[in-house]
Amino acid sequence: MLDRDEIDALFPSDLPEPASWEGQYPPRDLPAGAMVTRLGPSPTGFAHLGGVYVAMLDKDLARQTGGVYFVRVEDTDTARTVEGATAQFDAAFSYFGVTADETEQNGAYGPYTQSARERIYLSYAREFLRDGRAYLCFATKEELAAAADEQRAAKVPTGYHGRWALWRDAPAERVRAALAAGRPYVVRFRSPGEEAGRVTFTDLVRGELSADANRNDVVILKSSDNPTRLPTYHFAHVVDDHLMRVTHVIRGDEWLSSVPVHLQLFAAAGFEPVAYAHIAPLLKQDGSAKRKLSKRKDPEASVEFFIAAGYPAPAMLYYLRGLINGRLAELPLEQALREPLRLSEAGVSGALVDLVKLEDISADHIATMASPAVLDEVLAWADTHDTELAAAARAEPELAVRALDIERAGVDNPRKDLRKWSDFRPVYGYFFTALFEAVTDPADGRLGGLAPEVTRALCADFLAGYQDLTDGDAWFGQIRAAAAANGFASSPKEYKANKDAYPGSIREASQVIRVLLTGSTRSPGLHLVANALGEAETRRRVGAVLDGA
RNA sequence: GCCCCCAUCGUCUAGCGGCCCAGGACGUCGCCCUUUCAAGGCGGUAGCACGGGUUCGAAUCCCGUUGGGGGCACCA
Repeated sequence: MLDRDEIDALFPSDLPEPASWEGQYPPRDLPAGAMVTRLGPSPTGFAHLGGVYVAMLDKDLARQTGGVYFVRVEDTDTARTVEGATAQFDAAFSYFGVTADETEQNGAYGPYTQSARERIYLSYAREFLRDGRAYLCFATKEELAAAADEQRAAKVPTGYHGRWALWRDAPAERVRAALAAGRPYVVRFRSPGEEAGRVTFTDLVRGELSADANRNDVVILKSSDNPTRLPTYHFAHVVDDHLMRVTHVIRGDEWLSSVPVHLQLFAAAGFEPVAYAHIAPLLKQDGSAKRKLSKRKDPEASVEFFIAAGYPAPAMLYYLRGLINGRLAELPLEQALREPLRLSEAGVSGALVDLVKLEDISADHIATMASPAVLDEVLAWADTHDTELAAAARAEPELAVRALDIERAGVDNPRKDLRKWSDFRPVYGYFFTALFEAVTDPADGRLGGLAPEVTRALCADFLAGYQDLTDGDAWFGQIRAAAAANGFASSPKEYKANKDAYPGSIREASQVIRVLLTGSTRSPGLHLVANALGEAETRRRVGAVLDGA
């Protein structure tokens, strides 16, 4: 082992002792049982849905118990760090309301970015080194790869242990020589090794768990080659969560097999370990198989996907909460959003993200909103995702509300035609003059293939005595009259029985008016559309096909 | 190769030894309503992965098999 002086010489001379950090970050003054949670996103420029999922749990648990939730940016992998990713991350997460309680601005436990905590990690690494809880390792990539190959061939667990732990017991002379030669090194944790046996621990989601104790001398400080000496996830987790006084670590279950390492690290540092809850990942159906939602392959892995499509945050939150606690999926949205989330009720197997189900929930949710509220949300979304729509709707706000009111205001079962804000344009866009394109060609395919002169005569008759009646039956009577005058059958059945006798039925006649009114083959009740549009506009649209005749 | 986790309808799940020849929701299918669409009403479809135990009795407990997921990085 190196002398203390030699070890200290590897670190900045003004580096504080651990006791100083302990003093700077005292235990939090919180009520008994308060949970302090954190999310550790990597600033890769990609906000994963799974992050929102965990953040929701983190924040809810903290809120329930009078605790604190914060975000700690885990940027110890400089190669993956993307400029501006943190701001992007904040914007995405605030859409869902999962914002940190404690930040750089109001928190006393920062910095909240790992790269800014370098000196803290160094203090603890130096301390580990001084009494042999850690040691310097100069092994090369090639040596490590060779060891792994050998281990696989020998059917022995891979890793830096046993006779493959090249520098674990290296004589001080060798270490000095390597240092003198300027060879880069990493700092490795000296694990309890072969005799550690098995460990048992409690996971708040899965209960009692056991595994082989860690015997791998994991790296805790990355290569001395780097301009900044950053820790690995394992070491940062232990040091940060202790100093930031985190009580509960909620993370994806891909971390489950690292718990033995983390527990050893907590013990070696003399820290009280955190409580763990490992939750199942969000899955995706891929052919007949299921796999983790993939950032590369699945657009819906990105939070941005949902924001761009305009899924309302409450619907997303409701869906996600139901995935964590099935009990909440049975409750009405408002109530489910208020109910506490419980780790013990979290599923252990991993749920498939079901966009169809999400849309069903979302449509139900939007159906409960009043038209002005829907319009506000649509406009807020459109302002950044569809400016043409935003302008068109802002130009005719009363029309927009009248359109949304159709089969929504004052009915028992409101229309569920909007599942996300981006649905507004295809469903309601035609109401707005800026977005509507009049149908002027009587031979237009959407009109149903009637002879042009029949279409024109039908429209001319319809318009001749047209009144903007509000009674549905009376209004529709105007189509009936025009249809009858032009030889249309009064019912589809009648038409079907003798197709040669009629140009079509009332169904075909209605469709002509529908298409002229909306440009679409689908719309709500025609009289409602006409009423919302007003008499002048109705006449203009239906009459467009007569122009130039 | 080694280690860990998981396993009820297509999906999310209820079920924690008898109330279950398994309940709900979404989907799907059919019918009704109907001038199109959406909605709505009614009805149907479909599951305890497999094999051994334990027990009077198992979806529920145990063991094994199979299948799926994850880890074994100077990535988190």
